[in-house]
Amino acid sequence: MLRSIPFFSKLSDAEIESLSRICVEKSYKKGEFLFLEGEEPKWLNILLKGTIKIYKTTRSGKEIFLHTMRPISMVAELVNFEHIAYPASALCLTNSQILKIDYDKFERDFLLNPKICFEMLKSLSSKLKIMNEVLSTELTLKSDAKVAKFIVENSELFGVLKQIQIASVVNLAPETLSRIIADFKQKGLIEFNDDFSIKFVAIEELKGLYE
Amino acid sequence: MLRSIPFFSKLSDAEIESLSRICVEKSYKKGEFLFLEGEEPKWLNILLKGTIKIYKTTRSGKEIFLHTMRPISMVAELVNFEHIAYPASALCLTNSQILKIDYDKFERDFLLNPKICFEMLKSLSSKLKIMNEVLSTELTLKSDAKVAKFIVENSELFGVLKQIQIASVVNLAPETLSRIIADFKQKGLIEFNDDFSIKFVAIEELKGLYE
DNA sequence: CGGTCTCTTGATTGTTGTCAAAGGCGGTGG
DNA sequence: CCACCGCCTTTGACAACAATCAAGAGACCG
Repeated sequence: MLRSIPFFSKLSDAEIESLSRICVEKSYKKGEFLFLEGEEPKWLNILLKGTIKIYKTTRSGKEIFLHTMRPISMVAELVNFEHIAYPASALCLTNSQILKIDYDKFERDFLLNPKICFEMLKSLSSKLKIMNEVLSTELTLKSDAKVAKFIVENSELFGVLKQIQIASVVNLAPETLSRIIADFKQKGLIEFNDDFSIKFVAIEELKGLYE
Repeated sequence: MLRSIPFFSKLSDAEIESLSRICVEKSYKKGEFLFLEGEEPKWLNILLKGTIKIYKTTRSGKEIFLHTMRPISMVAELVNFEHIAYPASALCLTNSQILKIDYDKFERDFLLNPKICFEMLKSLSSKLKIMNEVLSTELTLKSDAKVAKFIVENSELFGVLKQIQIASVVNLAPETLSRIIADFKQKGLIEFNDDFSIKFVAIEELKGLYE
């Protein structure tokens, strides 16, 4: 069971046994929070099943979508490692299964293990890469560029997600998204089928808006 | 010499010797770039002396300040580890001394070394923490809140930095900063001495603007 | 056939950047 | 010592961008 988790696949039987003694598995229902912005972490969470949305909240109550997590991933291990409060909230978009590890004991017994340490390194590195991308798109792109980027990179999601959901992913008001899409349509940069799935995209022109 | 760098302090004589064969030291003058956004990395850079400013550039040419780096730190090791292009530019604010390590060889010979791996982990973790803070302030705070935060956390810099420099650090137009400071003064939240250093700050009120 | 949700469209507002002009301040050189 | 120059700051007017508010149209579901 634990052995099937990539982070731990290289551990010895004795280590797996030891690890199993400091962790529990827990189910979360769709709509439940794994943690809230500002909370102090106690467990190192590993997402085994389900989808989780990570987002921040502004003072005025607006959500800022950061990214979704899919199995199998450590969730916000930064806060454990740095002993800080969660900088964002984690909401289960589907029923989810979480492995919760007592972090203090994990740090003491496993973090210096080279295999574990390297896996943590990989995980943190990919998070930092994601943060960089979020930061780039949110700070350097205008709304139309953000939409262009989303279309180029996620065209298959049109017709699957509602516009209101896409708007939340690209952190725009639904009205703004609607206007930008109308504008792209009018300029012939994009065409839709009857079911709102995409029929044609002028990829290069759209890329030109953000690259 | 290499031994005095915290990342490598625990290495054996043989390892230090081996490391010394894959790295060179290089001086950079104030105003020179260590790397530019979009470049492909070849070296793992370690800042030994000097101060370096990391910033992004928007499509319209505006700079977005991310943070400054002080010795001794790895610089943008993420790009080496992830084999991606630099997501930001690095400008030397003073004359600087950089240790440049051939990353491919470093990865092969040293990255699996537990001590090195753990040091990388710590470094990446602190970067991720910084990114999170940048992301929070830039995405969730309004201009006045950003200025309030800066005043509370860096009051000693008033009178040292010019307003135009502070404006660049908090990513605001100098005019906007000037107006916000005038507003705070008018509301009695802050008072200055003749030399522009701070005489009084209503810390709690200012905190209330961003916490 | 309500009723609810989504999408669209127009009008308006809030926030911040940009442009322009004027004043201050310090340094330099005659 | 003073005139001048350049940079910084301040202030006002304005523009750009996107959120919000409001209203109506359309789609889907019970």
